[in-house]
Amino acid sequence: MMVPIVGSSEAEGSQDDAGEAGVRLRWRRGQSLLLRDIDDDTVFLVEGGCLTCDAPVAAGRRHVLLVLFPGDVLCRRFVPPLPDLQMTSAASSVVLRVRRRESGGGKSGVQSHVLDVAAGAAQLLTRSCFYATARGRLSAEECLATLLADMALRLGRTTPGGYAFDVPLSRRDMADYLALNPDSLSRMMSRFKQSHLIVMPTRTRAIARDIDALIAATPFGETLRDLAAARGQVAQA
Amino acid sequence: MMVPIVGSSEAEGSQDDAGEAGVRLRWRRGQSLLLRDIDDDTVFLVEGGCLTCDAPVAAGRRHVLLVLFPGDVLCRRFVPPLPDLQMTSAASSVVLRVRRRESGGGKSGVQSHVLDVAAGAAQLLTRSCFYATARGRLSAEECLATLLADMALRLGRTTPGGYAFDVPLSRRDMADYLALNPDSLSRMMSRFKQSHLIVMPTRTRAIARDIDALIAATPFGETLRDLAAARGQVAQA
DNA sequence: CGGTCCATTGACATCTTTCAAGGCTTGTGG
DNA sequence: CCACAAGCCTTGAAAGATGTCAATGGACCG
Repeated sequence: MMVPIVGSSEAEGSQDDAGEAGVRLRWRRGQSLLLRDIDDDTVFLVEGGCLTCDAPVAAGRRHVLLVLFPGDVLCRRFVPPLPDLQMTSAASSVVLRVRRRESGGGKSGVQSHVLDVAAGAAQLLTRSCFYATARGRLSAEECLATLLADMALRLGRTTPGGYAFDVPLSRRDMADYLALNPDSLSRMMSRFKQSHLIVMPTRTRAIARDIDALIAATPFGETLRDLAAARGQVAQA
Repeated sequence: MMVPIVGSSEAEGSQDDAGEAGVRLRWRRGQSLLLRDIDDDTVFLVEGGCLTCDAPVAAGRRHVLLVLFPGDVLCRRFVPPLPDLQMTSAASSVVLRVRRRESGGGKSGVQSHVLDVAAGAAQLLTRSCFYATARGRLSAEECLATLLADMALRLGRTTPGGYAFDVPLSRRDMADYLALNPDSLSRMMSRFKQSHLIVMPTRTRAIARDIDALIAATPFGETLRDLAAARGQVAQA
């Protein structure tokens, strides 16, 4: 499904006033917003779904700088001034747009938002460094295992059939995030499926019969567990 | 020169009390500090030199997650909990160690430090994303040109012979940062020297006869200029 | 002045990308 | 409800880029 993009490809999803807190935006997959003209004081808080922060690089190539999950915060200042940098909805998403200076109004309101933004930047920085290390020093297959294990720990839960989780990113999104090309990534996914590491009943749904095996498929499995624990999540096999 | 590492390879450079502001550490090239046991409230402010935040990955491999320049700020929370993650002095460096809660004491002191740390995180995040994009979607040669142009804009100045700048990172540091291997990187450096893009009178010193040509060697040249301008630096050819 | 790192270079192996074709999903309209 | 169209995904073979291994040379410190 291709969402028609109007004008400067600005996202035009439905929105409603969330009162003092800002404006709540509802985007469908594929809708995007150019960050070029976003104010430095505008803060986006992801409430649901999954988004990417991405930019076109050279001819026909794209790079996903960040993948945003619920709870993540994004400001214009967090990302480099690359041309045509945008925020794109990878799946149906809900985003709260807040203006930093306006938020709260009272003293405690401002203070808490300053802290939120700082913590959000630290969290994204941690993740950015983590994936940079994975991309740089792991094989493509280990790299993909890292991403799958990360999504499993974030979005999954135990079911009778195994540890089930959504895969909100398309093959192309994953490839652009891991700096691979979609063809290579597809081959690796096939290999994982052949080795029964994961099963994919649909294109956006995955089941790991043995979550520990999936986590063990990446050299950074323990680090992923630590990060999940820091978020207050625990993976029980 | 190999610096003797004691105990848990903790850096033991000279230090002096910088009063209320914290402790000033002076490190020589190669000295390092394990981040594992660093308190979450400890903040490092780089005053001079150049450091890396790096971690060993698998057998004999290392990755440089961040390169820190004067003005940069680092907290434990900024980086993922990889085993044996450390801060290493790439050149002689001066680092101010501050405890966040202690600093200032007065209300304004705390507030200003909160803001510093937030801005520092945003700045490092910007750089991390930028280099992730470069590594992912640029050729190895463009990637190296990006790093050299970045260092030139940060550390260089116009001289009679051209635009001269220090290269505080060793070949291996650069390779580990760009996710290349030192051999490949060395070959590319040789190619740059052959094409007269840069001249290196010593191992740690470079001169670009034409800084614009160096900046034009990377597709992200304009973005580097924008970032330099945001730091208040201007490159005059 | 010798030991240690660090840097350079060549030949070869390997992994990933590229290009192209075909099948599968999903949404749309008759 | 079915047929169609547009993306998205999958797969193969060949090409290209970077990595690996090994040997040599050079710089710096004690």
